[in-house]
Amino acid sequence: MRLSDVAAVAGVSLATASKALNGSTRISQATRDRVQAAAARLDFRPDALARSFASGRSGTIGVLTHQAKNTFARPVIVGAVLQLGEQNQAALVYDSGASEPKAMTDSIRELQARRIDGLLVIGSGHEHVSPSVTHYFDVPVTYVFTASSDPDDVMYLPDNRQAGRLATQHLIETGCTKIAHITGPRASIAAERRREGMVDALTEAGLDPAVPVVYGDWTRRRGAEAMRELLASGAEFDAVFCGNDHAALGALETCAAASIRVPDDVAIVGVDNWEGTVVDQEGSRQLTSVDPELMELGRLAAANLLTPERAPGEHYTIPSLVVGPSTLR
Amino acid sequence: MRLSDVAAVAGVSLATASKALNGSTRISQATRDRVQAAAARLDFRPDALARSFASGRSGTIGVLTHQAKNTFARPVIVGAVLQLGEQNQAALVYDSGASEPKAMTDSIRELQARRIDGLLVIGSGHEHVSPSVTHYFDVPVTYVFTASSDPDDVMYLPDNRQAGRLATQHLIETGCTKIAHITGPRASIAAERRREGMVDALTEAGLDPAVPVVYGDWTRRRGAEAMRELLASGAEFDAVFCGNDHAALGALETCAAASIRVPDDVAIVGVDNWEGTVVDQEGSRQLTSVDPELMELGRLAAANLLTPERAPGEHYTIPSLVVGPSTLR
DNA sequence: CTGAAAGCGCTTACAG
DNA sequence: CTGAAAGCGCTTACAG
Repeated sequence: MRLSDVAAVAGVSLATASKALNGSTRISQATRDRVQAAAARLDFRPDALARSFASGRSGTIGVLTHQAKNTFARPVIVGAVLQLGEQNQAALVYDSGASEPKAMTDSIRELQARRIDGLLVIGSGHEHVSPSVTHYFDVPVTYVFTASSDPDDVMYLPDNRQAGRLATQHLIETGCTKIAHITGPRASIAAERRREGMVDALTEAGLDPAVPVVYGDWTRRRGAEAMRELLASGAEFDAVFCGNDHAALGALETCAAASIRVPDDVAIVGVDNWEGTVVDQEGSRQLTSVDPELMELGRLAAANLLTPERAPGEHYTIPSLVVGPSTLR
Repeated sequence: MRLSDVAAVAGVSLATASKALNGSTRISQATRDRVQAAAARLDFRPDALARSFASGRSGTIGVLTHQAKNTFARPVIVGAVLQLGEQNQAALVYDSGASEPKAMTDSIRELQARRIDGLLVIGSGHEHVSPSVTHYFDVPVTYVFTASSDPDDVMYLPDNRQAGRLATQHLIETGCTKIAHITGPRASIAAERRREGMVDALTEAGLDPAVPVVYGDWTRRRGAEAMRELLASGAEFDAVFCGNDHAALGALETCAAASIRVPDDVAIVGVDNWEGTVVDQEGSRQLTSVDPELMELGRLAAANLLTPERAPGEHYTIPSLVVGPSTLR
């Protein structure tokens, strides 16, 4: 079953059959209909290999990851790969942190030889900047979940600032006015953006930060400790915005140990929606959290990779709030 | 830069150049060396599209997933896709739970038209059996993280029985002799296998199950409740093997509330290594757990998909024990 | 062991 | 709008 068979049945030439099926405009509607009817009747499926060879389009997108094993990178990769599949694009994934790491230049050359139609560079967050590889390719390149060293590249990042704003707005809406903040390391860009978002929301509501920010290391253990520090400081607060869920879980622990009621005495919000990544755990949710929508990030970047109008610079996906008992008064 | 250029430089025909580079045995060593030297000097990369078209091998593996969003399916998918990349195979992923679900037959026909070199069917655990699609393809098909309806298919599954055995052996090694069991639903195959593994280990050690199994729903909330039931029952036990980490975390909560020391009074083990999936959380680990090594499962299945000798039937990956403070006496 | 030739099944200028 | 023809760059029987 080849295109020439379809052409014969439809009574047209091979060239005309090809154009009729590929949406060329320079073809009469009647001919197009006839060819399409013949193709449908014969159940014709074009040979993707021949089509690729003739057209120069591989139907394959390269994916370059650092540390694909990283928990946060994973949903981004899965989102991207699923979206590519929906567009009938295969994904050729090279990971620089894999068991047999290929030198970056090797990966690039392999991808070139494969004639990829586009490239996604997927990182593991805003902390590291990826060296731009765009100039090695004559096809679209997009940086996902990482910044590129070239500001003119197309990048997709989660909106950490908006995450901080969302979390804080939610606390304000539930009636909190004195909001403390426990977060990750001082040097973390994500932590800083989330803090900025918090300040945005406070300012918009005419509130002041209640207490100096308590920095940490994103761990539960440090979150618990930071909460003890907050309590010991004697500062007054009715809510804690935690920069991530693990710290928030630690804070929750400290509250339990100190007989502080959550959310009655202190409301707590985290970031990551860690519990939401678990199937069927809604029944045992502990935290209100902001979901960074990382799968959506990968999906969106993949969906826009081959679209004609691609705006350079940074693009952000919108986080969403997931309400749980830690703020549900 | 084409193969004909390499042939010209090496002073051989196009056909000979092709054979020399593709490891055909019917070629003299001298000629092979000359051609390879020429290829290296010219920095020749064969055009993958032309090669695919001529050879009929697409360099693409189909991946059929149900519910790729599922937390447990994700590492399997990532492991598979990374391994495929290491073998220079692209992955064309169709998810039946995606935003625009393709009918299974459509996906199959697309994959056929793409001339895939092999197919991975990835499920989300042992609970559901995937209908066998092997007969639609004349290339190797492997079922990963799911059973196939045809026992003669090649399947890769996590070894839940071994997981239960490992967890229990560890408890026995740390000196526990009266081991209770909290787990998921009675109907769950994974729960049943893990329980069997526990019984194996107890039997091998000459111990009896201390207490009737407490069934649940895998949630933290139900785990906490089950632990209260165990305590209220008056049964004597010095350890609890929990069928998953969430239930174990719930049990831990109940112990904290009841002032039961872990692991001094009661040791607790879970399954999933949930905390281990988080980067840099080792410092705040709470649980000893058995890691099902799901990424390795995907990786192994992908690595063996195109190997010549493929044994039909079920294959199991080996879980690993991760020791944490809940058993560390 | 080596080479001439056919062929993989489409797409795409180009001429009509 | 339609068709004849070239061509995409390899691989692979086949003949020598």
